[in-house]
Amino acid sequence: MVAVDELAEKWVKKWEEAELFNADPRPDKEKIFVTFPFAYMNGPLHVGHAFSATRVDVYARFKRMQGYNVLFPWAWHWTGQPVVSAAQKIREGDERQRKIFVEMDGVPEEEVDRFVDPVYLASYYTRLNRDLVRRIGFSIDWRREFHTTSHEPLFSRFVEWQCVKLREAGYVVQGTHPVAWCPKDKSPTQDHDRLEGEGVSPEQYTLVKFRLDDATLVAATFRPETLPGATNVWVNPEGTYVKAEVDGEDWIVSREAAAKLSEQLRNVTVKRELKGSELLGRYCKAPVTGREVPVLPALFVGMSVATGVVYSVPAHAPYDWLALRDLKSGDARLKYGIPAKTLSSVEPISIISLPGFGEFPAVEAVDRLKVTDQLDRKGEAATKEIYTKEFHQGRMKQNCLKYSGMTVSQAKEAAVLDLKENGDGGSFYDLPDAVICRCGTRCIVKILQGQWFLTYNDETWKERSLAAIERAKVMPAEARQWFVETVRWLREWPCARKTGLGTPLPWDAEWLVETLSDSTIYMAFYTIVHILRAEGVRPEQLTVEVFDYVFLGRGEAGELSRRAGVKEGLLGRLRAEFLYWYPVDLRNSGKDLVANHLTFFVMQHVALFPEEHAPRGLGVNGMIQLEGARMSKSHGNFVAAKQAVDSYGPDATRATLLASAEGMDDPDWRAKNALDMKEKLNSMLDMMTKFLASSADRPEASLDRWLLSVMQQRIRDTGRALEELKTRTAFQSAFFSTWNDLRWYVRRTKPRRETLLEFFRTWLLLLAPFTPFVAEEMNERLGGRGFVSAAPWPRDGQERVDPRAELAESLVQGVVEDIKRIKDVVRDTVGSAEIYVADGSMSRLLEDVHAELGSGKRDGEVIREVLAKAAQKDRQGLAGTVQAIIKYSRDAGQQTMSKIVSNRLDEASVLTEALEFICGETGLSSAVVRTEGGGVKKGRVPLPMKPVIVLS
RNA sequence: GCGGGGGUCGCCCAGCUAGGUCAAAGGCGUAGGCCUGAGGCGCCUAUCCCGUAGGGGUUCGUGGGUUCGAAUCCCACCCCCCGCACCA
Repeated sequence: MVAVDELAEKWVKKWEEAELFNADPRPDKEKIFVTFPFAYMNGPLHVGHAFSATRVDVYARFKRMQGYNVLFPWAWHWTGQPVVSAAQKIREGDERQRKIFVEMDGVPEEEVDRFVDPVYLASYYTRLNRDLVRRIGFSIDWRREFHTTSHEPLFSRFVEWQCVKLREAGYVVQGTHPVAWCPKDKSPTQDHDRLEGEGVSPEQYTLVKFRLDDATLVAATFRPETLPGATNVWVNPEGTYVKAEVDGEDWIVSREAAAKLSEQLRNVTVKRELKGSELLGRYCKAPVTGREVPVLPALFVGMSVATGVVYSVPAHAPYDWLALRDLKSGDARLKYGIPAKTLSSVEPISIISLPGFGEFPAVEAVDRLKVTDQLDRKGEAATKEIYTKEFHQGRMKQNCLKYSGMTVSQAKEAAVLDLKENGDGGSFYDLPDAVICRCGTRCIVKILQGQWFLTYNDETWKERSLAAIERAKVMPAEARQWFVETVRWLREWPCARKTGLGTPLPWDAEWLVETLSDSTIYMAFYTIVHILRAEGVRPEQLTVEVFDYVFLGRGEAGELSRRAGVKEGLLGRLRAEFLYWYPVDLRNSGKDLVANHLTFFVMQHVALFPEEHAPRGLGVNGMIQLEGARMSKSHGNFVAAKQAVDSYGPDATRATLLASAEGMDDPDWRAKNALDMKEKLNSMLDMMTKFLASSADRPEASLDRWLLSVMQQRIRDTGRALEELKTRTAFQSAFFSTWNDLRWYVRRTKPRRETLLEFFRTWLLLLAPFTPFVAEEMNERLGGRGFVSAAPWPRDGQERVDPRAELAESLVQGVVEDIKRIKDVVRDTVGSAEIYVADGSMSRLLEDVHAELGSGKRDGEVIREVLAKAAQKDRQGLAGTVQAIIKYSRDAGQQTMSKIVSNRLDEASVLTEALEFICGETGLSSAVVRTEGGGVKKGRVPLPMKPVIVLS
């Protein structure tokens, strides 16, 4: 007996020998083109990849069985920094990185040694993962496989074309951009490269120049609109400041700030250092108001935050108020030699009116939150509260010069512009929290120059993209709004970087196209890559014009053929192949890619291709959990797809994942579930053999019709769910529900061979998209020819639906349940049952009631109407019965009632045939079915499908 | 803060965009039984509370409302998860 997990190699080989999944254009067949976003090759594919991709494969297999010509290609992503960084770390002897490769990924030591070469690293994982993708049974056309970057020159040419086209369309611009930057590594520090400060990104401050006679104190603020309320400037008396020439002016800022400024496109020459205390008591001139304000000491001023210089607005900034209060009440004034007169002149100036607050919102917030002093952390909360409220609801008072009457947000905007225009301000970026690079260095903000951007913020582009999303099918539907919001929210995207692997920008080769930009329209490349290879097309032949012809139908083939040295017929073939497969019918991935990759995918198609080539289907699923916890390699919580397939086999791996979740819910991979699934699948083949062996050849009975009848419902449910990519619902219907049907069948009757055969033949077809190996094996054992993977999807045969057989089974089930419940309640031992079924008059009554209810009448009316039809002499006592029928009808529901009414069941004979079964199920020793006299006992009336049962 | 998605019977989760057929599917767990040399698998039964007749009571985040009738519709509130970028 072949164990289920040993089937894999057998069938993969057969599929490959038959070239079952190689898809070529077929004019006689409709096509379906499905894709899974290529995975990044710095490690093994994990069960999360397996989940998302299995959904694609299930859909592909389903559609193939439905008769579509299905293309499911595969490729590998090499573009970007991580592979290069990892190789770098191995070169440097980084133990942590080596450990991940050896312990988590199971890479042999001698292979890891070779990982010093990033290309080797990427190809190693490509090899490893290709093997997994084959073994898990994805129905891939491998002729079209490729990887990215300049190490795949054909693909690189394609990306160049893409870039040129985007630039021609005006979607590429060059500009500057602030990033978190490690001064030691001299590179941007991404989230995953950080020891500390995940999610922290540069924030923009406004610089405000307070002029001393010999220099300028440069304060930084988020609230330039509060300048009219500035009363003084704070410095940290213990802090180290510098006097530095910045773009030709003498500035005084913290020592750290001077270093930061030099990375933000400013010319900085430090002249000398000074202590904060040296500045105390001096007066400087505030911009906007021209007011002379003193420099005072404050300990809350952080030297590593912004410029280390803060201007004070005690009326509206809690920390300023706290520092001022501390200074006035403590002995700091004397310590730093601040003249009493200087301090006494500093009082809060109210400049913003805020509903619900008085003159000085900062003071009120401090009092209410009971903030003790400027070093109390509660000051943060007060600041946040006042900042937010004033921003949204505040209005500038009449003492605010030209800003008077503006809302706070208007004033803020105006103030920034004014400061810049007058030379009194500027902008400055800083990180709101500490960011520490993996190398241990504290990061700063650097403004990168010459960065290339894609203008995803372009309004026209956005509108067209929204229209494309509108037209696309999004599964699940809840994800649609997310796409819409993402398009609305997108800004410019830096589409190139200077390190890592990739394709150089065709017009500026020191930049490499980054990963989220070379992954957006490559599905078009799938349509032609195998032909390019087979025909020996050289990269240099793939000019922009050639791609223009193939993908956009531009140019004239004959002329182009001469110029590019590509055969004219070949050009036509490439064009035809592209036109056949495009657009993409389904692209599915985890929800983490909605706000970037998947939306970029849509937008770039919109930008580069005609409308009819925009994606048709977008699938999104949840993020894999492992035993209920988030997957994380660094925490050692990781399951490679290969591990899963090795342990449980491909079918169980697929099935476990599919059964785990759908929609945007997160699937949870649990080893226990996988083991259960493996054993269930194993026993399935045994079960089939066993049942068939014990089956009989006999005429078809009601139960046989029942089994095949409910099977039609399973077929319908599975198909419907798959159309919506509801893979969990579909699998549940195809596997668990069907299994339960079979259980009932074999329990109720000795299986009939013909029925079983038909059932199993259909069942394996239903299972084929989910667990293809078991399905193929079942088919083979049943003597089926060819491949289940290429067999037609079962149609739900209406002629197989037998409502009477279904009603008969629910009658039997109902009677068994009722007897059990009664037995539970009466503690006396009972041994026999009398079952009274409804007579013909009751059916007619039910019919009448059903008709009346169907027309939407109230209970009372129904009773009147039905009674009116009855003969005068029968009306007596009928009201109660009708009422019972009404209640019963309402409980059963319209649909069920229609079925009951239109399929009159001979209940007596159904139950008589089932008596032995009923006794066996309920533990009764005998039972009889009666057609008369049931109404007498306890006022109960036998209703259709609801006989009266008397136990004794 | 902004945006997206959710809160269901021990757990996971279906149903909720077409209100009654919902005490509420399915899987898991738990308990008992069959099978087995013993396991595992498989199979059967039970699993909100109460009930000496198939019934009743109370449930679907919280509080209101609409309706003959609401897990499903409306309003308010509370709580949880995920994104917020230059990176795969």
